[in-house]
Amino acid sequence: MASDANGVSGRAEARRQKRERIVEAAIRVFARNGFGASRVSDIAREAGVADGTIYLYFQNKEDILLTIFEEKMAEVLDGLRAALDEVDDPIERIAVFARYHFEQLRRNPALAQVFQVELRQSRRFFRGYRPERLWDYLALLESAIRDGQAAGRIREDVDPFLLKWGLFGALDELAIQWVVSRKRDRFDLDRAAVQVVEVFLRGMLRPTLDGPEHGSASSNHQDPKRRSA
Amino acid sequence: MASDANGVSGRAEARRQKRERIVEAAIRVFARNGFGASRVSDIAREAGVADGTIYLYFQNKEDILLTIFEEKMAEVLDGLRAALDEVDDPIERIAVFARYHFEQLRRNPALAQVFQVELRQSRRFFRGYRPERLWDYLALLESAIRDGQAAGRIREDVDPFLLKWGLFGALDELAIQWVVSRKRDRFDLDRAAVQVVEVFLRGMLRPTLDGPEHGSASSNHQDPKRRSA
Amino acid sequence: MASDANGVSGRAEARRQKRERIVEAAIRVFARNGFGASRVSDIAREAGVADGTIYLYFQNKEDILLTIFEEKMAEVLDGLRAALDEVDDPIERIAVFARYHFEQLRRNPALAQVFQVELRQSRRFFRGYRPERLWDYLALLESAIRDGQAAGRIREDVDPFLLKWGLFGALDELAIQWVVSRKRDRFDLDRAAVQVVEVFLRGMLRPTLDGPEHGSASSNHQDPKRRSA
Amino acid sequence: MASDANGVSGRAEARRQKRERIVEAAIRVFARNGFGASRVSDIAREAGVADGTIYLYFQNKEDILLTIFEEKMAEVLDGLRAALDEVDDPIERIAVFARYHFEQLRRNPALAQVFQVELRQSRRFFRGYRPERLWDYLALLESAIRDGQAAGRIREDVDPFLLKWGLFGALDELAIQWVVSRKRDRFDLDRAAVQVVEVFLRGMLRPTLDGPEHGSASSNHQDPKRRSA
DNA sequence: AATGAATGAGGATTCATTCAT
DNA sequence: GATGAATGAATCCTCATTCAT
Repeated sequence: MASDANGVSGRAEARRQKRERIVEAAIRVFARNGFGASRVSDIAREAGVADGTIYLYFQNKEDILLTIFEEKMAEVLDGLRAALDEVDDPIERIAVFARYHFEQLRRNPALAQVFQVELRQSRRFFRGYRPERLWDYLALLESAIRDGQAAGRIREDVDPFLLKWGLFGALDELAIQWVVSRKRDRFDLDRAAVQVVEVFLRGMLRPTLDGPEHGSASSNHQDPKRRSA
Repeated sequence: MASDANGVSGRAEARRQKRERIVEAAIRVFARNGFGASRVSDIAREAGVADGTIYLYFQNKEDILLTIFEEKMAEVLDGLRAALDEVDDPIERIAVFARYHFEQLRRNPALAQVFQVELRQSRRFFRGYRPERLWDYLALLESAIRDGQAAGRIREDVDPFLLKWGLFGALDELAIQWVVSRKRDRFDLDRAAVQVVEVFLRGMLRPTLDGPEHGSASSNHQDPKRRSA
Repeated sequence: MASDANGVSGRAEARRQKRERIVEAAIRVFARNGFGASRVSDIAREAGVADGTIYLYFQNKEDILLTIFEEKMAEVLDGLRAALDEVDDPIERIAVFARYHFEQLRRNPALAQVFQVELRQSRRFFRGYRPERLWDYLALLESAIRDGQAAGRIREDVDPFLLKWGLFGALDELAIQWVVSRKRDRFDLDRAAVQVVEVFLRGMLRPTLDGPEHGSASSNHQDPKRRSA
Repeated sequence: MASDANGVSGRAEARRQKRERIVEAAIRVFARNGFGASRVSDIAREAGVADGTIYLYFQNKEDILLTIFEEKMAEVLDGLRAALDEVDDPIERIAVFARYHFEQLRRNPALAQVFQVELRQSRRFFRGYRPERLWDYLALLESAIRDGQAAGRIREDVDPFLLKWGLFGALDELAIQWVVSRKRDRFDLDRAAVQVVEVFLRGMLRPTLDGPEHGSASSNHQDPKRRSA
């Protein structure tokens, strides 16, 4: 058929695009109202399709949310892998992780909302849902810490498993505060990233022979008087 | 009557006790199912009262949740204040904060569930609800950081506001992991507290003249081989 | 006992008074909100008693309403009988009926509300309730019409049964309009009574030999320019 | 499709029909049980639809009742206007009004029930509901009376506003009695109409020169011995 | 495939009535 | 008798999901 001429925008492609429109609509709606308070008909309207159409692409409302978790997390995960691929130094990779995390947030705050609020809910209340992609994502952080230990840069008494969650929690909470606050105003996301990473790294790094100051971690000073919120 | 003699267990006291029973029941039910999926009749059954009785003590289902936030947070806040009162050293107070936070969690995991999952939801979806008690709670942490800076112990380039949220986030995320995991098994809450506080403190403390090692922060070594989860 | 000394205000008398207080409170509450929207606890509060006390005096909520119908109607009926006893002329008795009807209304508008609105409901929806007192009340009107016919004053082709309901309906509707309108303002209840009675009587009376004007019915002219509402 | 050919039974038409079915069902149910005692599910069953379907057509239960008031009264009002259009003589128009009123009643007793009982309730208890259609309906009666006065046929000392309500009340009360009584049995609605109109007209008409008998009003005698109830 | 009208299960809340004190 | 806390049956309404067109 004509639509198959270039082999790309056939039936399947049209289908994929409509599905994507629904997912994007759902992200906006869930971010606005929360999963529980969002109606399927809201998503349908936002996506410009009929209610019933949703069910041609998803099993049910919960499936939409899980799809968001899975597919969007996969994209984010791919992006993170790409970003880390270019960096060899394990310490720098930790910093890149943090910057990447906040960068995603800034680009798609609605998606960030959904992840932060609903994923947390879902971890407990969707029976058996295991956010494996999230674990993969965080495993990259844990690896970087381990690599740092193997390279003798990070203290041996640091537990990579615990610190992974600790750093993630710190980033996540700051993310929530950024999202919740009048977004762009008083909260400087870059400063937050720098601060937290600096403190974590200083806290994790092995003392070096040449003094208490630890290279990269302390390099980019900022004026602490310029309060952030 | 005898029960009125000491003026304690009168009618008002009985009322207070029943109200408390409902609150405690609600905490268990919300922790189990989440706020949205909890039925008022579940709470009533758990509390051993009739459905209608709930409404003699609370306006509606949401009011129960907000009451939990307010009253339980007030108790926790009082406890934190008492714990911090005994400590002068600002650095030690930060460590006490972390230990106290986890201690509450261990004592009342169901309450912790509700706070971590539902409060986070509520911050966004109960229009206008402002968890002021939580802010008071965290303000004590921010104060300790500022005091540490004033005493010349904590670096000046640290932003107390950002670090407050960062440390809280780290603790909170580890708390969730502890709660979510098969609770008592593989996750050592004490080690987690020690690790995170150590890293944060080391990262925040000013370098001392006598070398890169910072006294208290690094004092309680543990074997990192004993993995935590 | 001391309270029985005068034989009047003993236990029984106190009981009677409290019961009366409840009835009066119920009239006010029903008039305000309607029977359906009135809560038993509203009546209790209005009467200054506890909810449970109501049930020491009445079977249930419906019983209060029926009691109002029965007892208050009995009082009104007694009053009407007394008023009619003093009048021999059947035509005049019809006029007295109308004046008495409106007089009651003016004196106790709340009671009138309850009768007009709730009795009408109840005639249909309280299974088997037969407002016999109301029928007795109206029977006095029907008798007067019959007496007028027997005396040759009222036309033979008038059906007393139908005219009874017709006149009652006319009075009742005007009563509702009076009650519903901003009560004392624009609606002159006396004029309404005069108008309706005049028209009905003129319409029912036999033509007399001395001309088209019918004695009493046309005696109290009023300026029709002074509109009533 | 064939059904769309004439543009009548399209989707919109189907919608309109289902809506009408619900309205008609509600009239029957309200007439049977009263508004308060009627369950939405009763209406749904009577209409042969699911409970939820009701809410695709009406906001809530009260909205159904108000719709009945508005739409059915509009129909009745149109019918009255048509009936009066054919009559010039103001006196005759009053008689037509009465006959039309009873005719509607006879045709749709359930609707009459709802109007007589629930509208009366509603006039007081649905805050702010103003039965404007009813006022329009009655305004036609008032106009006829005024026209009769302007034509010198009706006495000047008659207040059209009061008589409008009076006549309406008389008709309405007789209507209720007819509806309440075992309907077709003992109560002759036609006789009632004739009687009341005759009396009212005789009472309102100006005396003519040629004697006390007033043409049309007294023309259709009936045997008063044939009691009506 | 798309539509959107229809379905009906589910649950928060009210309030008449009871009963222990 | 009086109280008022407790009960629990009853019902309106929402909304995820289905299915005829």
